[in-house]
Amino acid sequence: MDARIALGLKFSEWLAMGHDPGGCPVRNLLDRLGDRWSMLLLCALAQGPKRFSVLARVIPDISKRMLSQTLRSLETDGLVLRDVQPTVPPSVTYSLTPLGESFASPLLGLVTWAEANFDVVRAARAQGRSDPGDLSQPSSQVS
Amino acid sequence: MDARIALGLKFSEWLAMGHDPGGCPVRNLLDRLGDRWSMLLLCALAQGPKRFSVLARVIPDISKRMLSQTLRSLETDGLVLRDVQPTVPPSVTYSLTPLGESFASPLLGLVTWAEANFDVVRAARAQGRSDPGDLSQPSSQVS
DNA sequence: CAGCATCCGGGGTGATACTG
DNA sequence: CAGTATCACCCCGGATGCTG
Repeated sequence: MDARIALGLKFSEWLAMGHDPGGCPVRNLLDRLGDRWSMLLLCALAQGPKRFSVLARVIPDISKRMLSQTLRSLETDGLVLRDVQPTVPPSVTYSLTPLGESFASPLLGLVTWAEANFDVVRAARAQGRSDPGDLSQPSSQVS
Repeated sequence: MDARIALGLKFSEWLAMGHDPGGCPVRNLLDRLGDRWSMLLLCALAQGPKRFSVLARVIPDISKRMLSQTLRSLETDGLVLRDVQPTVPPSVTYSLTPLGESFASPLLGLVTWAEANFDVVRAARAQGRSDPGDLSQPSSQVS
């Protein structure tokens, strides 16, 4: 598979462009989506529109603060739509924008890979490795 | 082809599995690769094996500390291979393991999306916030 | 050259309490 | 219900200096 080649080529381009951190889409993207909750939220919203409380329920270990904050970040980036119903008990529904939906594809790729190779990674992490070449590492400390 | 549906389905599965944070491949993956440098390093190594100093050069804004640390983390997870040449001036070459190469595919998808939609995101970002530091609710309706 | 140890600051993150 | 404000902690990550 020469996705590796293509990736290497892209990296070459970035270098040629002066490697501007602010201008690098990937750096920029990762700064936003690379946090602890963004992608998870995107996955949750891939199921369909959800309300704040529902999101908080399906992702138990996120605080209201981070949920709100992350959602807001996603909204700012145009990935998520925030729909406020001005009812007496406020009802806010979040959903994926077309842009957000378009992100589902690469995200699915990432998720699929993660699931498929989780065991391998865990094995490598636990001890040495499973399939790579040779690993003559001393004691690896995992923070 | 609807990646959104597939993604939503996967999320459903996680929920059914009790949503174990430690057992969730994606959570786990992101904890590792979602940091500031991992994916960038993987991109750089996609070009081919590289030495420590070369990596430090192509990614100017990474400190030796983080470079070493991130590389080690990647190595621990079995994505990167560390090859030490016991020469007098130590020469250490890093390369992608088969596992690491297999990750190039989803990563390429991510990168491609980032490049393709960077402008859109930037536009949304620019329009979203009228003024910096606004703490009040935008109370935005459908634009 | 490669990489570790240490110090140190900033920010991401959680917990709690409050608002509308 | 759907947030926001505040406090405080922890850890990421940079800078520097030392080792082999």
